[in-house]
Amino acid sequence: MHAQVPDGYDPRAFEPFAVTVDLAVFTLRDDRLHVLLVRRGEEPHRGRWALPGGFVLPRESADTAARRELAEETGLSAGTAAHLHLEQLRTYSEPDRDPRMRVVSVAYAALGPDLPEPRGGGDAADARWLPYGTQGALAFDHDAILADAHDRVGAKLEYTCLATAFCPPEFTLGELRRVYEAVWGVALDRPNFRRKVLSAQGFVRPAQGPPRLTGGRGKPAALYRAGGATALHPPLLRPERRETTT
Amino acid sequence: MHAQVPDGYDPRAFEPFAVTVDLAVFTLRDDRLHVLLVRRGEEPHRGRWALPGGFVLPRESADTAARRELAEETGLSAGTAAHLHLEQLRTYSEPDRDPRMRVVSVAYAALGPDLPEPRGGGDAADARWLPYGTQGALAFDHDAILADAHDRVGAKLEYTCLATAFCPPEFTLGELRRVYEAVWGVALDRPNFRRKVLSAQGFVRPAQGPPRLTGGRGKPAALYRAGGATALHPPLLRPERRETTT
DNA sequence: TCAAAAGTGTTCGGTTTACACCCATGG
DNA sequence: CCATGGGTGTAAACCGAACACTTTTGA
Repeated sequence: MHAQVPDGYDPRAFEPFAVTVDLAVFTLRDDRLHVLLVRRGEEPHRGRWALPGGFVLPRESADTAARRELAEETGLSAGTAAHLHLEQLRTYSEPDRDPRMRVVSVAYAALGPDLPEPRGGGDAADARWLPYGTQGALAFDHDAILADAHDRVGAKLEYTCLATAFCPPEFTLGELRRVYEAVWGVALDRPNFRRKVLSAQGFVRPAQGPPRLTGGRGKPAALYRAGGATALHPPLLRPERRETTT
Repeated sequence: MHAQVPDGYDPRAFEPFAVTVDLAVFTLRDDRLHVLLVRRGEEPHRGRWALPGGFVLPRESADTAARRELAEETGLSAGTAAHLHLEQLRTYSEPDRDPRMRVVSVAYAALGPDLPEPRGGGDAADARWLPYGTQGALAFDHDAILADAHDRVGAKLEYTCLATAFCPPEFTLGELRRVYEAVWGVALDRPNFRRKVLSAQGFVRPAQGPPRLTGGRGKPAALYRAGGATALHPPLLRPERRETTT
């Protein structure tokens, strides 16, 4: 681009772009994947659910804007929100995606452990956790963004240590397994899951305290913390749909 | 975002954003990975190499702009350029990434078979294919973009059929293997590579013509075409660096 | 004493790896 | 006739899915 910037290029010469961030925030509530949505209070799409988000301010990066919006929309303290996993998805730039003006939106996926019900972070419209799949048609192109985010998260569970981002600082292997099961929508073999997780170096590390805890009934489970690794070797592959040709 | 758009929001109220695309265009020239770069003719970074790119026009999407710039910068016909693989990488939006103004850039990775030397696609500065790794320090944040693009392409070779995008319509398995070797910088076992590729359904399909061809010396190789698949099952994993702990 | 969840062991079968070996062609 | 690259075969090592079994808790 920069190579052929017209020398006297004036960015105000034609209608400017607005740049926003849109957030697909996922969490696990009682073993179901939930997504954070806000109800639109204005036209267009008044009354429809939409992804939270907002404008990128003149002196901040999209990453910074996304982190700021994440804190505002979840109603969490900035310190807590700073710990949530946040990653850029892709940018949506169809000219007519917003009928009011030219808006280019950088989409993000965020995820965290069971988060509290969002308390009005300044905006009037209500914000809620909805079980993923029950949200119906969203405003603008947010259906596509949300689907892309879900695909991305599901794929990254396979070959990264992302799953720990859904868990509290200390967690059991059962909780970790339920992350995979909720996002993928499949049941995993418990013994094999345990072995795979423990053999992948850097994925989890035992919590050093006298680690025991109960999740209701059953034998108390050992507690673990996230290991330092980000990549998962070997990967934890999603069980493949049974092919008819096999 | 849209939920809390101020009702009377005027996008001209503060300094607008410019939105651009930057392209990391890869090709294979005599078994080496090359990148398309343009020499900057103006400040800042006059004389430095940079990624090709340009502004997103008021009525086009970033994808459209990237495709248009790809055709212009490579000097290929629009028809030919339309066949190149193009995919969005991510968006770079640090406030000071361009000292002249606020520029948000959507980065793309593009790749194609051995392409001709770029003929001046309208811009004065020269454009060239440089062997990847020999390009030195690029202008702006283009070092980071190029590195991200290379990482992405290398990773996608593992679990997608992307490698065929580096090949002409009909290609031999040796040519396909050299794509992997050039991008990954490793040598692959020829017999095992062949079996993996042929057993992955939809990756390649035999060219029906009486397929024979010579690549110089040696036995003529059968010709293949890209199969319809985009995902690669099972994946073709990069040989892992030998760990000291093994 | 039973249900539920954690944790361990074992078997079986397919896949991957590291080779050896033959084939066809140009110099 | 040799070097070069294409193509086939194979045995050992490895890995993963499936499932039996024990342990420890709450009800």
